[in-house]
Amino acid sequence: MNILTVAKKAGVSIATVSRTFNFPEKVSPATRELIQQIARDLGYHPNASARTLRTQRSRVLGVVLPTLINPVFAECLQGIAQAAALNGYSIMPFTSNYQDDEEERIVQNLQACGVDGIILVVSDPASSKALDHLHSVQLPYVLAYNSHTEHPCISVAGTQALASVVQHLAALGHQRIAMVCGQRSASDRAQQRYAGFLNGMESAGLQPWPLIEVPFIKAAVEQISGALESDNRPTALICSNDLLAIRAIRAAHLSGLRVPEDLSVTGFDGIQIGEDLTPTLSTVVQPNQEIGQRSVALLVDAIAHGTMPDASASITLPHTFRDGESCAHAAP
Amino acid sequence: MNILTVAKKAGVSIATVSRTFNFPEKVSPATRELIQQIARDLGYHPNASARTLRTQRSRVLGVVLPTLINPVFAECLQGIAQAAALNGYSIMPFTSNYQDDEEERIVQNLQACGVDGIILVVSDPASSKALDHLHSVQLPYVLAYNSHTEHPCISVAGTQALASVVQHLAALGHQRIAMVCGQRSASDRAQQRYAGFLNGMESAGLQPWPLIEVPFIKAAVEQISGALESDNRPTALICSNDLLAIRAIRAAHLSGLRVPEDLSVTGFDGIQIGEDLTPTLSTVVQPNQEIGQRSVALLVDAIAHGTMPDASASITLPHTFRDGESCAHAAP
DNA sequence: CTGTTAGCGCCTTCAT
DNA sequence: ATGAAGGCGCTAACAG
Repeated sequence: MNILTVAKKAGVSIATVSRTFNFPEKVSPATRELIQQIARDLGYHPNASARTLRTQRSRVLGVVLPTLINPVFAECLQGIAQAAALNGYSIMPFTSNYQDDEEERIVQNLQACGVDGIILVVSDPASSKALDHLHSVQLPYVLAYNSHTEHPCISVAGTQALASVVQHLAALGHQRIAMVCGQRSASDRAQQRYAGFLNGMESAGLQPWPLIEVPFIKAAVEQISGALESDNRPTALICSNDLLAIRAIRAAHLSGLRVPEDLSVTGFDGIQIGEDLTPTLSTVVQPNQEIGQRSVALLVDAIAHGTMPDASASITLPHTFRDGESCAHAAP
Repeated sequence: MNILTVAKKAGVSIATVSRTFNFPEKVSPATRELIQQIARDLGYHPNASARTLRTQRSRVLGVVLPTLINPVFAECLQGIAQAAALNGYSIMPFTSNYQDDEEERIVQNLQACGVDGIILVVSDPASSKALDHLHSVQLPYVLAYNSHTEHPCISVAGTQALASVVQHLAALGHQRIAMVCGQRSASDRAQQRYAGFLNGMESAGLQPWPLIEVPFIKAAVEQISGALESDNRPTALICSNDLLAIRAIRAAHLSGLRVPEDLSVTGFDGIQIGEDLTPTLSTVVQPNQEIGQRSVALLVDAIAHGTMPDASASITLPHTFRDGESCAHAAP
């Protein structure tokens, strides 16, 4: 089932068939409709590979995410998928499991697949080999969630967001506030949020608690419990993401503390499920689907112009603080 | 950067370069290594579209899932992605938002993209236009989560699983047990699970409560609360999926009931986050990533043989019941 | 408005 | 073990 079959059946040349699919207005209405009818009858669709080979454009976007197990990225991918479809693009997603050598491997693979551009979340833009590679081959890309002055990024202001969380907790009377994060050193997001924590604590005139770092997510509950069992424990835990916040709530429970009566907990990401938990999660809400959609928009626009998206086109989307049941006034 | 450039630089014909990539053993070790070295230096990779055009095989698998917001499908996609990569395939995922006309549209689009096969989750295999289309064009496919005797499926025994949940609750002394589900009529999974509920109740000699059907997920909490506020309320709620169970727990909370002391709640799916909630979710655990992996395996195998996966190759994977904190003995 | 034609980059049979 | 050549299906000049 190819263009020639359709052309013969319609008694026209293959060029005319091609035109009806690519520039319908350049074909007389009569023949156009005839060809469309025949194509429909035969179930003909232009062959994507042949098109790509000829035009050098695949209309496919590569996507590199750390994982799909964390709903924040699944939600983002949903946004990417929708926006891509709306723009006539398909997507090819891969997960890097937060490993930068995987990020690079996937990017190379994606390039070999002939994608027109890539949307990625990297561990750290400043040291990413994947981004170096993209530059060296001049393949358009947009970073999601990361933020870096030299790269086009769609993100939220993590530092400010976290400072405002500290302020919120301080206003509730909390003084002993600790931050919980994954591998801070491995992620620019965690770094920025931690900086915001320090800023916020300083502004509030509070002494920052030692950072509770949880390198292995499996042991998160245990480690957080440990930190809660000292006699002079924090009264509030600011977690660098929602998944950690959920585990912090569990850790509190296992340590015999009630949330929020004995301990306030906040997250970061705004995953949808957080609204349905008991207690509902207090968290910094990022527009996850929109981050995906905007990334697509920026990338598609650049591709249409035959250029690389520029760092100056980066967008910082607004975040909000969702004031859930997991935080409350400090006990007197 | 094409095969000719490499061939010239190596002083061989393009055929030899092609062979080194496709049948390395058919090239003398010396020239093979020379060519590989040159290819590496030049950053050459065979052009995927040209390959596809020539061989008529894209090494891409289409994926159709209802949504990525429900972690059960995100986890499955993660499994699909891994297994596909391991087999040298890429994937192209789309979401149908549980709408069967979308399922069909996506499948047609996927076919036009030239995918070698499709993994899909449909609302109801018995009435799916998408499956009809796949048959009519003889495009290999595997159903995930669905189960139907005439289609190749990777799933778990939902009916049995649910019957055993009833048995478990009955053994805990529950007598007033109700089931909560989404749009039962729209999904074969919900139908099967409901059948299991009825079977289980009958075996236990209990009167099944009227089904609590929640057509719009947004209103789930409200509707479930309503069902809990009658004076002769159920003491246990069996939810047809984990997301509903989470909302049921919230509904209980809002109705002033404690889980599990006043109300037991169970889910279905085994999403990973359920283990970290407080209370931990009692649920039927499906091997979500494995469902994805097995789907890929079955599909890739059929593609390799140039055939359609056969319905007789369907696999029913084992499920387990995770006995979490959300259910307990019935109050005396 | 329509037709003819030259590749896009690669794989693969057939020779050598 | 290697080379020559045809063609996969399509788009985009160019010509009419």
